[in-house]
Amino acid sequence: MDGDKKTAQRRTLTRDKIVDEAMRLADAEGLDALSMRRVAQAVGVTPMSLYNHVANKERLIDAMVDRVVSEIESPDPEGPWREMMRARAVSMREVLFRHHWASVPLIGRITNGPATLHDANATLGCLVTAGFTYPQADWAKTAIDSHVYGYVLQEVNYPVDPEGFRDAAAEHLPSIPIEVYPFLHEAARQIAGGDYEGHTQFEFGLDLVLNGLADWLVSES
Amino acid sequence: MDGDKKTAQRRTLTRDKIVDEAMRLADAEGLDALSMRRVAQAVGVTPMSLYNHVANKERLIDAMVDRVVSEIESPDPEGPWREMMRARAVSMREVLFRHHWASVPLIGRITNGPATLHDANATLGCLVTAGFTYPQADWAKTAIDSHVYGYVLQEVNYPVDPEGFRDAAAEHLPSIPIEVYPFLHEAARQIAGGDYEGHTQFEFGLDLVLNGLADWLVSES
DNA sequence: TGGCTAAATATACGCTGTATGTTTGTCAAG
DNA sequence: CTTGACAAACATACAGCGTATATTTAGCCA
Repeated sequence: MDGDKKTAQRRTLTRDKIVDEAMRLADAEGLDALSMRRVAQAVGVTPMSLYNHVANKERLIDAMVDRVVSEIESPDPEGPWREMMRARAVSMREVLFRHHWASVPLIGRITNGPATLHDANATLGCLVTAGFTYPQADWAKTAIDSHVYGYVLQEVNYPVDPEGFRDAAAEHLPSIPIEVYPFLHEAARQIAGGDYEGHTQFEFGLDLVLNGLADWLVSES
Repeated sequence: MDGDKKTAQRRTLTRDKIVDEAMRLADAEGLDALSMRRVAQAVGVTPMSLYNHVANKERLIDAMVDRVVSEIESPDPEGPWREMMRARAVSMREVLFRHHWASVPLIGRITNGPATLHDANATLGCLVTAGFTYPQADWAKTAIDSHVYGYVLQEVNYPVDPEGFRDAAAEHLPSIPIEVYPFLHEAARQIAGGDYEGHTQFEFGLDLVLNGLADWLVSES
């Protein structure tokens, strides 16, 4: 029985399974809760066994990040650039929100995983095909990515669902003295009163960038 | 002598001094290298002494982040909104770049430090005074902040100085097979060849956002 | 069947944040 | 001038971390 179990577990540990379980753990409890020991336990193995399949924790996180990037809907280089960029950005936002731990390590290191390279290539390709020069395409991609990254990072830490948004504002309101922070106080008051919601802000900011890029493309050509 | 030294050190430890030294450490070696033990050593004290002035490590980082935010040039609520927003964004970018460790904890937690509240109040106030409604001001601030945060986070991890940018591209070029990633390969080739540089991209993307906001303001009024 | 190899394991080291309990310097009141 | 209270610095200890190193084990091929 013990022997059988051990036999059954033998050879069944793979890099993919480790990444799977690590992502499940990070999705559920965040990156801080991700330890090699807990990952090992989740896949039913001793901590050091992981190191037969992953160089170290950093490289494990790299693999997790590239897995996340692979979920992003990359553009078709031949497609219409604006729709493609928009779809990619919306997809990125959704994916990065689903894996709320991923944004920081994605931006915070230079990842050369295949999914990351594929996405960068497809994005630049689409822009170049549409008439942007390579430098312009690079600038455009940077501007779009900046918006997505920055927005998602803000989004991850503040509640975006309407009622959570309102409740948070109502909760913080007492700690914002009106004499010192009159504008901030009023903003929180209006939010707490349900006067507006925040969850379409992403596409608002995105279209600001895309509109600007569209104008730039025609003015430069 | 020993007694004198101890006497001299008595009562001289303050919260500000701890934050000072912690920031120096983080600036020099990054957040990962920041441990309570090293901070204690830097201020010349036993690790546990820090806890008389700081609740725990998280709150210490909160204090460090608020100190960073206090270096940002906040807008004057009465000033012209576009210039004010532009100056604030440029200042944020410079400050966050100088303290390269600060962006993640700044965005990654809900900070209620006085500097953070002051900045949010001044920014919203300036926009509201300029004619934006509160919801509009909130959207505008979110869009601007998204760009700054996202850009800085990308900037911190890639070399932005022209020669470093070129060198990095040249170094990565061999690991980007032209058959698989043709566009990315060509982009890296052009960068490595010095055909363009990246360090004015920030203001390019920022103006995209600001132009869009300006159009929006006149179209809605 | 008997080695060879790769994968799983056991042990151990130096590091982390911080709970807990003790000592010590300082200042106010008697 | 002394004494008692209080806060701040200290010492010790614990559980957890990543992972270097050495060892055992299981599966395959000759």
